[in-house]
Amino acid sequence: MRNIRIKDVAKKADVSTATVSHVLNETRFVAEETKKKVFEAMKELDYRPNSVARSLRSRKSNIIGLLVPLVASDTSNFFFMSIANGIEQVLKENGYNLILSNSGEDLQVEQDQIKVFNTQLIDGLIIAPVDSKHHSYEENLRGDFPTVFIDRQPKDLLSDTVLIDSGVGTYEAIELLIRKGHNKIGFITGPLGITTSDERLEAYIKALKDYNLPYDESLIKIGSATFDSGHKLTAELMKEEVTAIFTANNVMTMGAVNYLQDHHIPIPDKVAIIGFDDYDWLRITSPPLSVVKQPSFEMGKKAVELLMERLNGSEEPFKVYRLPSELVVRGSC
Amino acid sequence: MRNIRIKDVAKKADVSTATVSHVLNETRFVAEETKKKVFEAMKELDYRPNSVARSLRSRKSNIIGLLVPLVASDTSNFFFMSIANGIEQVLKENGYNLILSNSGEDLQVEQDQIKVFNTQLIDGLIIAPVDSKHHSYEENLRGDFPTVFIDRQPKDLLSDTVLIDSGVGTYEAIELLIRKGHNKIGFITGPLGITTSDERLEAYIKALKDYNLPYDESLIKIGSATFDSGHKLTAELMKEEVTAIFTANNVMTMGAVNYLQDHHIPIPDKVAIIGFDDYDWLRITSPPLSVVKQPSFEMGKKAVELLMERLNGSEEPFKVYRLPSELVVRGSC
DNA sequence: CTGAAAGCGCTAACAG
DNA sequence: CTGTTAGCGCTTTCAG
Repeated sequence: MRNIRIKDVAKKADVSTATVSHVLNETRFVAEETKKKVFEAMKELDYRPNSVARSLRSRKSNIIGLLVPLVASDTSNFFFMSIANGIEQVLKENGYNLILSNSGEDLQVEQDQIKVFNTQLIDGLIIAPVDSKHHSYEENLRGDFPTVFIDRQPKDLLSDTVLIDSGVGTYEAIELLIRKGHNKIGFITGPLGITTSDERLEAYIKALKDYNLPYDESLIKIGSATFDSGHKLTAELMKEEVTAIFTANNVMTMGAVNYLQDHHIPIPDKVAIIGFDDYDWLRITSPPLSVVKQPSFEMGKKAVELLMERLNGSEEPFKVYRLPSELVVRGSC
Repeated sequence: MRNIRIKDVAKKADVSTATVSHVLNETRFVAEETKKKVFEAMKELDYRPNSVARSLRSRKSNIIGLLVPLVASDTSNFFFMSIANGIEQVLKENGYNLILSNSGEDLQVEQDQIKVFNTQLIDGLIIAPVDSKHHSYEENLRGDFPTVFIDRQPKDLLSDTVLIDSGVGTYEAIELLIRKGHNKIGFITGPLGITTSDERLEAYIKALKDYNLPYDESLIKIGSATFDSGHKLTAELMKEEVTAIFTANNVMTMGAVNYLQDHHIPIPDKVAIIGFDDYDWLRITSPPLSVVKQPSFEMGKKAVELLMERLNGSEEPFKVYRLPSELVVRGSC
């Protein structure tokens, strides 16, 4: 069954295809009378414009790509999914659709997917880059569409970037722990080298310094961003006799809490803990967990806004935006 | 700057556009020699095929739409996001892209989005329908592309459907509680009328019956699927002096647990509780929560498989697939 | 105020 | 084994 084309509508309404197109897109004046005829014909035939043909001709797909680095572990994804949610919502308001793709933290997959996108498929790209060191972005992002980097900053300023200043919240967290009298505060983090991790560690070090606490490398534990790693590193920290722990990502936070519970170490009486990322379920841990909260939804929103500006022809120099993180105090510290 | 077209490659390689196209798509035999010339030309020009033009001509976009009903509450979304993840992964393996859209549980938004999709934009649709009663799906899904319904079953069998048999896991859960000696078991659920809720309630009732326990309507609490509602209904159940509670969705589970913790009611000593949906973080509640687990990722996978079959021309009658849910026993019962 | 017609980049039928 | 060319459905220029 052949679809109804603009031609069919034109014939039925006894006008030209140009007129139908213009009625459809409100792109030049059409007499009320004529408009009415066209609308009627469209309705009668149940006409639906072919968006692919439209894209080909107008060189605009109204589709935005989103490339995120999800890995299998259930929990690390909530953050990006929340971003995706924010993005989708704002895009829809602007008449755009969202193509979602996952790099799985794999640089090769990521670059391949960028190539797929780079075939007139999308009008713009929002990407949480896998790697901040390599420069393959320059090669593959050939300026065919505007791009916004989120959450992680590539080494060179290649495009607009929206980051969360997780230093702010981290500093607040460490500061609070210090004020509560803790002077041996453990720090658990995933691999360094990505901006988010580095930033959190720096804030930790700065807070210690500002409050004249000694910097002790044995209190800084670096592992993979997994539940098990968080668990294990907590064990190591306990040997160092810390009285407080800060975990720099949500997955490791869970591993840490799990360790403390397994070993019946009372929170916060024996060890205080502050984690990363805020989710509803943190209200039902016991005690409810204090965390540094990242405005994920807002980040998605901001990214879309920047993209829309570029799509509207903005030629401003690239900029980096930082949304503040925030300490949410509950019962674990 | 104009893009490189197939024509440019053809000229450079000194062949026809047809040959280039056939090399690209491996759609007819081309001499090794010629192939090589073409590949070289493509590489030299950094040619990237225009997927929009390709779609227009071949009437195939290689894009699949996914329409889910996310609402603002953080937690209810994990389930669908996990499905989305499964879908994206399998689609990519098949050379497809995923357009993600959100109905927000709003029937109007959902139908509008279907119309947007219904413009040659997608080759297939996977949808978790908002409403199982209305029949607007028939009107808007005009058979232009294959569709797979997931998680919720529309009243009429309109297309292939993948459901999770949450009855299985629910029955197991109630059975376990009964065997542990509970005879006043509360049941908290969101609004009835959607297949998932109904199924869980039925399983609850059946288990009671099978074990000759009285059916007591005052132990069945129906509310909105929110944290607060779960909290409130738990309060009501406590007045009925239940010794065990089953919560039929993840959000209400959290509300329920929160109530019990707030009122220092020991779990499972005073009240046992079994919830719905399994996530990593349930390991760090105290006690770790027992739940009925839904195979969300697998559901996404299955949905894609069905879609691929249809896209490959399968004309089988529509079928409903049910993936089993499963009780995961931890410390809360 | 409206129409005719070119052409976006590609695929595939037809013709050698 | 390869080339020519029509045409997918739409937008938009040019011409009234």
